[in-house]
Formats: sequence, C-alpha cells, structure tokens
Amino acid sequence: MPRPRQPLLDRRRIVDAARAVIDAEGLTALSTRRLAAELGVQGPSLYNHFATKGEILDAVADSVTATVDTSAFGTLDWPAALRHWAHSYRRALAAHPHIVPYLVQGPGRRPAALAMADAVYGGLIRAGWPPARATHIGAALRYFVAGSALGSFARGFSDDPDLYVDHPHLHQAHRLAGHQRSVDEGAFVLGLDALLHGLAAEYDRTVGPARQAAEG
Amino acid sequence: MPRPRQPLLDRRRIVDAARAVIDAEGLTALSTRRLAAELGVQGPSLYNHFATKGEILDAVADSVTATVDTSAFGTLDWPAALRHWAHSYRRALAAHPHIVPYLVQGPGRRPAALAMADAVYGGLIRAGWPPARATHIGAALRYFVAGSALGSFARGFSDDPDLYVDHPHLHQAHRLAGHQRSVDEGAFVLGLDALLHGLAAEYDRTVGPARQAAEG
DNA sequence: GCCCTTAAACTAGCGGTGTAAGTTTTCCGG
DNA sequence: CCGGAAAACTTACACCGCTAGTTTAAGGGC
Repeated sequence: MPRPRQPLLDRRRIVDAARAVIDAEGLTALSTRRLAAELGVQGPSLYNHFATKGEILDAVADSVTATVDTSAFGTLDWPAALRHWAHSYRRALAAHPHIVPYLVQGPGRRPAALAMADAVYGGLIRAGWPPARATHIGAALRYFVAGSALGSFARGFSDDPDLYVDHPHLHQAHRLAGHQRSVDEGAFVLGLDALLHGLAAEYDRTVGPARQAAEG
Repeated sequence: MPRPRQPLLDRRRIVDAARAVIDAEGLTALSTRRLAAELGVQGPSLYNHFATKGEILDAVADSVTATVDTSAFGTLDWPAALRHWAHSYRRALAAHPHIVPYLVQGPGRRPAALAMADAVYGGLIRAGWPPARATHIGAALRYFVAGSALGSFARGFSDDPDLYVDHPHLHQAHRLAGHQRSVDEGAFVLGLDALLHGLAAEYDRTVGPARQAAEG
C-alpha cells in the first residue's frame, strides 16, 4: 500500500490505541507490530509519526498525567490542596496501573508532568514554604503516591496459604489479594493523613512563626 | 562441550553475575546470552539451573531484600523500629536501584521478602496495633520507601534550562539533577519523619487509650 | 497545469530476545 | 556396572525495535 488518500494514522489515534493495549494486557504486551495491527497497519508505519517506541510511551504517560487535577492549589490552603492533588494523582495512576512503572521515572520532557510539578511547587512556595522544603515535600508526596500506585500491596501477596506456614504473623496474608481495594485504599488514606499531619506540625514549627514575624 | 567434570554454573554464581550486570548497566542490559557470556557459557545453559529468566530476577531481588535489617522490631519501640527498618530498606534498594522496579511488584514467593513482611507486621501487632491497621502501616511505609528508591526524583528532571521557560516556578529545576543525593535524601527524611509523626498521633488517639484501659 | 518536495503507507531485513528441543558426555546411586 | 539424571552444547522458532529503500499521493510554487 502506497501513501493513502487519507492518512490512516495520527498521533492521537496511536496514543489512544497504545493506552488501550497497555490497560488491557500490560506494558510488555505493547509491541510496535501489535499496536500497528490494532490500527490496521504494518509495524514500521508508526515511525512516520513517532521516532521511537519510547516516544509513544511518553505520550501515553503524559495523557494519563494530564488527567490529574491540580486546581486546588489555586483555591484551597496548602494541606487541603496537597490532599486533593494526591487523591487525584493516585486515581489517575490507579486507572492505568500498567503505565505507572514507566511514568514514575520522572517528568522528563513531558508537558503535562512539568505543568503538574509547576503547580504543586508553586502552591507550596505561595504558602510560605522555603524552596528547598517545597521541593522535598513535592518529592515525598510523589514517592508515596507513586509507590501506592506502582503495584498493589495486596496483590503482591500470593493467595496460596501454604506459602505462609513458616511465617507466624502472615497466616492471613493469603486473604489480602481478596481485599485488594480496601487494603490499598486504607493504606493510602492512612499514610496520606499521617504525612499531612506531620507536615502541618513542621509548618507550625518553622514557617508559621517566620510568617508572623514578617507580617507583624 | 558436553557435561563438564566440574559444573561451570550454580545458582549462586548466576545470581551474583546477574546482579553485577544489572547494577552496572541496568535491567534491560541483562539478557540470557549476555549473562551467560559473563559466566563463560552459552545462553541456554542457564536453563539447567533456573526455569525462566524471571526466576533469576526473583533471586536477584531476594538477594537484595535479604540485606534489609529488621532486627530493630525485636529491640526498639515501634516508631524507632519503623524508622530503623525504613532507612535500612531504602539503603538496600538505593544500592541496587535498577532492580527496584522489578522488586516492588510485591513479595510474591520470595523468601527474604516474606520474612521481612513477617517481621514488620509482627512488630506492629506486638505494639498493639489492630491487624488491619498494621497491614495499612506496613503498606504505607513500603509505598513510601519503594517510591523513593524507584527513581531519583531529582534525576527525573532534565538539566536543560530551556525546558522550564514556560513554567514560572521551575526556573531552578535544571539544577536538581546536580543535587540529586541531597534532594532525594532530604525528601526521604522529611517524609519519613512526617509519616512517623502522624502515625504516633494516630497511635495515641486510638491504641494508647485502649491499652491503658486493658491494663488498668 | 506541471513539478518538486514531503508525507505516509509498504516490504525486506538486521541483530537481538527468551526459550524449547534434542545431543553428548559425565557423574552417581542401586 | 550400568541406567538415569545432570549439565553443558547446538539448532531453531517466533518475536522484538528499528532501518532502508520503494511507491504513490498531497500540496505548494512557478
């Protein structure tokens, strides 16, 4: 087939199909030939629209990041905004868990990831956090959210009871897989609340007085 | 070459060589042929000792997990033990960052990972945490540690200043890569302290009174 | 209205991957 | 002492990401 009258592919269609394959069958299921077949086309044709497979994955990752809501940094105080963002961030990743290992390598050159980093960092700076501290907080929250979305804690445990006979405290571990959602979400909420509680204490200890002094 | 007088391979030698390749050149550099070459042998010979490449990676992952120190759960109170364990855990992962994406899929059937989970969970149970809460705490800490070791936050940002011209708060982001260690460790310590601070507050609110009532 | 560049599909093929199958020889237990 | 398991080998398959070169169509400049 030579050049068609109407293009068969465009970046949007390729990214959507790639995300669908990844969601349905995992990162390793996405090969260029497989993706092309999904689009009714031969493998190398994709290279008319993306230079490498990595660029396709970048685009998929950014399409997920783009659904994260950072608007709270413009309307709420910093702890509430962090909470709102963290929940939205986790929801976005949990909706596409298979891309997370790729996504968490960092923002790189992905526009939506950079925009998100900018919004979070800017929100913390406006709240009075010193720049180094704001960086640390953004990183710590990203650590926690990424870790929580990376792989289900509960699903990491086999449902085979025999595995746990040698471990006195893990007798019930085979039941974790069955309660995946409640375990993972419970752990996330507990950890997020604890983190924010601790950060609020740190704020009161270090930033609050400085602000009062500056304003008074 | 037929069967040699003395075996050329054993699981230990294979795992050590695999870990060395991964540490030096990353997960993707580890192919069966490459690993075999490192051991002076042909690719398929590895399958006399491991059923699949995944089993080799499991063994590498577990050899890393085995270096994590959980002894503090036998000697210190629960917050100090969690802190000690989290630092040891992070050190172990940071020493072999390339295997982390594989490792964080969960303990699966890896003995050292199961032993670690058992020690942490048991320590929290002995401290009086309700079982569901102990599970959540272990998961939350694992989320945070895994996220912090998975990929450097700082290295996730390009050192190309032009990338950040459209993002008003990220003007200094190109300098993150140069301060990788201090940024990543600062974020880890801040987050861990905040997490433990929040958990201690939760303990005082829910477990402490119950214990007093039971003991009084 | 032609012409030239660019675009977008194709086919063929390279070097690499994990691993299955079958061969050869050596070691060890009955 | 001899038969089977063990541990190396070679060969081969289907797949991978990607390059090169081909063909035809689209779109802008004269």
